[in-house]
Amino acid sequence: MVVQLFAYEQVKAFIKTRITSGVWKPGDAVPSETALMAQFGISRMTVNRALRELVTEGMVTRIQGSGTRVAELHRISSRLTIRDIKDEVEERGHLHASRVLLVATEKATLPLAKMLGLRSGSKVFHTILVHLENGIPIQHEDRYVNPLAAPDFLQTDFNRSTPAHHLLTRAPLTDASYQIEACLPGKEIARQLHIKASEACLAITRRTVSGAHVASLARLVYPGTRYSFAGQFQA
Amino acid sequence: MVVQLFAYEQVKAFIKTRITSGVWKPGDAVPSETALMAQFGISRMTVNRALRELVTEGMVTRIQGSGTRVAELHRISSRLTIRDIKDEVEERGHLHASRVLLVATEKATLPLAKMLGLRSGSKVFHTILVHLENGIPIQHEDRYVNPLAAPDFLQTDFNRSTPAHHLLTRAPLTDASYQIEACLPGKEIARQLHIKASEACLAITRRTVSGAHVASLARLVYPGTRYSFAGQFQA
DNA sequence: CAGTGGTCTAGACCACCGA
DNA sequence: CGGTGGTCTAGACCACTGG
Repeated sequence: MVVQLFAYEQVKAFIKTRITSGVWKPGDAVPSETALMAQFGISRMTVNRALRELVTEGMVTRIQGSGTRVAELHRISSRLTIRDIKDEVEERGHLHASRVLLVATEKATLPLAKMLGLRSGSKVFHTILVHLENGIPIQHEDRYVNPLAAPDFLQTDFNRSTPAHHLLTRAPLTDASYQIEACLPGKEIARQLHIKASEACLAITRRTVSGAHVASLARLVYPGTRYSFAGQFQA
Repeated sequence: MVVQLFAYEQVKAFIKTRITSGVWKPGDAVPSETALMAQFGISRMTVNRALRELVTEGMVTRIQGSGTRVAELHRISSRLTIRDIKDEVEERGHLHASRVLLVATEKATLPLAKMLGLRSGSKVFHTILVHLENGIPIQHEDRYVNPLAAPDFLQTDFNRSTPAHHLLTRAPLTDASYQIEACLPGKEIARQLHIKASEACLAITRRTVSGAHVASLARLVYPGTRYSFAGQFQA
């Protein structure tokens, strides 16, 4: 039960209902700040805040000197967050555990070195683990880490903490890019995840940057039957 | 080349660099609005705007009466946008075409009726098409539409416009939820997409609401080798 | 209680757009 | 040129937190 709407929220609600109900169509002009000031009897700063927030929500577009218009198509978009798998599992009230398959220092092949911003043959850390939710495998994690970004990475006890957690706390994140795709797991990963090699999987490939260094390159594979992303959009 | 940063941008930059460089760690206190006012010699409203924007970007958390702190983990998150496939293809400078496989009016089965908020046996529109990018199949779209939300849906020429476009222009979007998963296509869809039945696919199941009505229920299947989502995150 | 953030005002100056 | 949005100020009142 909403008891009290702030002035800027009232302005937002006023405009939103006119857009979502179809009264104002994409491309139509939205009243100017001056007009809304008068209509609501509030100051311009307050109107301005309402409109700025509508811009970041993708409902309207503004051009200085020209005016405010209803955005062309309401984007179906939402914040997609990629989080530490351990947090995610525990937030569901379930038990998280890992099976550590590899902890090693290797020499980077040329393509890998390029992706990490290193010279071919440089030392890189390599870990492979399987994450379990209540004992059931849900993620296969294959990760390379740049020693310059996280020198003590291999000292972590990966049965207690995750690679992602170590990196997030030691090497503050400045950039990341990811790709989500569907794939088949391959024999080895299928075996570790206890699925058939013919079962479709979701794969996320992620590259993170911390300051001057590329910190990490990871490929996370999820069984298609046990994992999916869900999102919500609200006007 | 940035010549001039606004005051609120300077405050944001000041705080961001301290977070991304690791000087301020997650959980640490950020200076109060009063302190930043004094430090930068600007008004509180300006400081407030900077901090509010950092909240929406997920860099800090604020609690009224308590203070501002560095957010626990920088969420690797980004705006994931699901758009009309035709726009997406044409934005890449490619040619979009559709193959229409079904345009029909059917009686809703009980589970379908429930999802659309209708009575079992009610009339629903049903379309199936395949979207092509430069002649190559990239999406299989199987869609049910609520006649109450878009009465003239079937009048559309789906060779020229897409179902999504018709709906977005006629039935303004108010809510949507979606799920992204990996799956195998099944025989019929595999045949239509010109892929093997054993090839992994990305599937999006989407439910859109327009005002009082559930507007549409769609399942979009993409060949895993020809489609992926990519995202970027920047501190 | 003092300190914090949340909101709001009534002005102001400027950059930009379109006629 | 007038109207628009983009930014900023120096106050104000309030609600909430914590000791």
